[in-house]
Amino acid sequence: MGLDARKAAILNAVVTEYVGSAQPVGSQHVVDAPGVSVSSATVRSDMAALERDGYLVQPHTSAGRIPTDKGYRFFVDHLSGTGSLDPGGRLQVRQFFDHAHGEIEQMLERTSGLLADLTDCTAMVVGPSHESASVRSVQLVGLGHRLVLVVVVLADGAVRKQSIELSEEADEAVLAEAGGRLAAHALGAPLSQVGATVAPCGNPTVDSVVASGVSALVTLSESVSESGDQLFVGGSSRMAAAFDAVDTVRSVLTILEQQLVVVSLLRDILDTGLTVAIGAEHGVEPLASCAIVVMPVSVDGIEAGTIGLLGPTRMNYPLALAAARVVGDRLGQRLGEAAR
Amino acid sequence: MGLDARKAAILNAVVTEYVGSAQPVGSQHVVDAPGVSVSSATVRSDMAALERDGYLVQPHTSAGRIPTDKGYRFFVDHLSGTGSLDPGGRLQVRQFFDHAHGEIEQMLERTSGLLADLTDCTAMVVGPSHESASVRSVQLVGLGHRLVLVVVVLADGAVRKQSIELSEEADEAVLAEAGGRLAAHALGAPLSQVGATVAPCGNPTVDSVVASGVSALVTLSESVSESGDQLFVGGSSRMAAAFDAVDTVRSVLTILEQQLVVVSLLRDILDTGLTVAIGAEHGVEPLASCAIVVMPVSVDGIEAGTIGLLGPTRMNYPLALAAARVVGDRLGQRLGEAAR
DNA sequence: GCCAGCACTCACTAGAGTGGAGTGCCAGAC
DNA sequence: GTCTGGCACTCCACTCTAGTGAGTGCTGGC
Repeated sequence: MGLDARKAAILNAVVTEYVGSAQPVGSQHVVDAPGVSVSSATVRSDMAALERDGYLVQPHTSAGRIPTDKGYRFFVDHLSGTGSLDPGGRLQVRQFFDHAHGEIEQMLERTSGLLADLTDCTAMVVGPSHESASVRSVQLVGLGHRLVLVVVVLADGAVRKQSIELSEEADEAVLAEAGGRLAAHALGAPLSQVGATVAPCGNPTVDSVVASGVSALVTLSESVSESGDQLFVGGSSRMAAAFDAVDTVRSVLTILEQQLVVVSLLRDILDTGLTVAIGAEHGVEPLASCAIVVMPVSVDGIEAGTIGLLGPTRMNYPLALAAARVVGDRLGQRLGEAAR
Repeated sequence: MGLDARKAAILNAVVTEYVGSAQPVGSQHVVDAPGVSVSSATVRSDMAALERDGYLVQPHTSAGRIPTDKGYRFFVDHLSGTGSLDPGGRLQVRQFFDHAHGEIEQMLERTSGLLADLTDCTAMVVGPSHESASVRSVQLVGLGHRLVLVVVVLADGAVRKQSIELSEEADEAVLAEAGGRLAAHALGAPLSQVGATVAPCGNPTVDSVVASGVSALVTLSESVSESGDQLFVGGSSRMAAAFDAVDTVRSVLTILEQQLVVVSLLRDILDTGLTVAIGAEHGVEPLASCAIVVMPVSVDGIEAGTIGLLGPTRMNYPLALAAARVVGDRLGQRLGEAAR
């Protein structure tokens, strides 16, 4: 796996060139790259060696070379230090976070747009998981007739609601009483650990409302864990520019429409300890010609979300990594401020 | 503008054929269509007339004909009666609404997926506007430190939140007191009409919290009207299959990413009294090769949302119209049940 | 008003020819 | 041994040339 310095330089040059031009790269184009001070003939023989070792391929004899997934992998693993955004991008990020306001969901949504703008990739932003957040407040709000809304506030500021239909109309006093009992029952525990039964208090009207409320809490808990974390996808139109085969575009977009798939894909990549998943590495077949950059967002050291960038395997890795890092950091800080 | 019966039949046949094949339609293909019992030579002369009148165009001499926007317009305006879904589609709709559950946002989201499946178009579902819904409940929930969440429940079951940061920490009693005063101030009025000032009660701590709360309500009111109604877009990947020019796909997807644009586009079309906007009719230049089918969703006679279908101008209008009508009706019923 | 027949048009396809970017290999220089 | 210039070779991409066929418009006769 060694790859002497010159071969590495040649590989780097091929990747960089190909990312820019999308055309197979010939030996002549590489000759002037830094670290390659040899003739094109020598480059050719090195390129042949790189092809033997699986870093490059030729679309056909007598064409230039294209990096393989393995080639991109080497390139990414040996990126010199931490790249950084261009000044324009840095300015954009600064302005964004200076003017960011509103609730967390809105901010995450806009962040996905920012990332897409910066990198020309499709951006995915996964919000903090609410699964372990404890219940901070439970309230019953009558909506008229027999309809009641159970409103739950979690400690991290998330708000969930679930409507229930009572068997008979209940007045404000009953709702308040039942709401109080529900709150006493659920407060302080995560939604997933709220018990399914509450001891009756003797008043049958109140007890029936409480029972409905508890079952609503259970439903809510299920839907929280089932639908997974919130996902915000920005710039999916960029995928259309990334490929010229319309059906590739289509299958990639189809994947992006499946929230669950995307979230667990990002989760999986993170769990395998990767930052970049290239081509087949992530195991999702329709995304075989895509690469994904993931970056955890942490608030005060604990994980609070994930950033993902999706592009063709010939994406601008240094830019994508820099953008993900910078935006991830700033987002983490920002979320931290909000919760301090 | 008359168009005798045979010409109309020929135009219909051309549209239908072209929608299916995406190929220019020649006189021979039309000869067997119902209502056209003449030879191809006669059809040709009629087609030439239709071209003179602007209903058809030839991509080049000696090619078949393609409908113009005007041609589609005629076709749509003269659709024989109300088309209906195929049995498979009807089953799908029935099953969907039999098993639909969860909160309204989730249901609208899934409805957009259903519509996309049925029609192979991109579906847009706009939820009910909350602008006029009155405030049903206001609650302050402490999140620790000086952070407080203002949770507002509207009469139609929508829940909005806004976090505020107090100048100094407030205990439960203060929050409860302030929440009570806020509720008294805001209850019953639409969010947009909640006054920006509350008479002080004398307790400076409470008054300061109430002031913060009121400003949060104002912010919330602004964000409700600014960000507009909720939009759910389903099946945007279908646009990739509809065109073979990648940059058309890209520009259409870019439009779809702009919620505000889409919502007001649908609004505009409805306001001009149309059900179908073809090509340039909607005035959004990047969508010049698209058609949009809109259908208001009404609950008990009052408008509660909008359904939109976006496809290429050569979309299957009868199918799209039928699907929009059926799903819109069922959705309206369903929303009505939930609110009864 | 309709129709069969005919000449015409023109996109599309296949095949041949050509230029050029790129390769692999080899003999010689350092 | 390593590198290099030179050379023969390959094969895509492009152009040009028919040839094909789907489609048209027109005309004269029923």
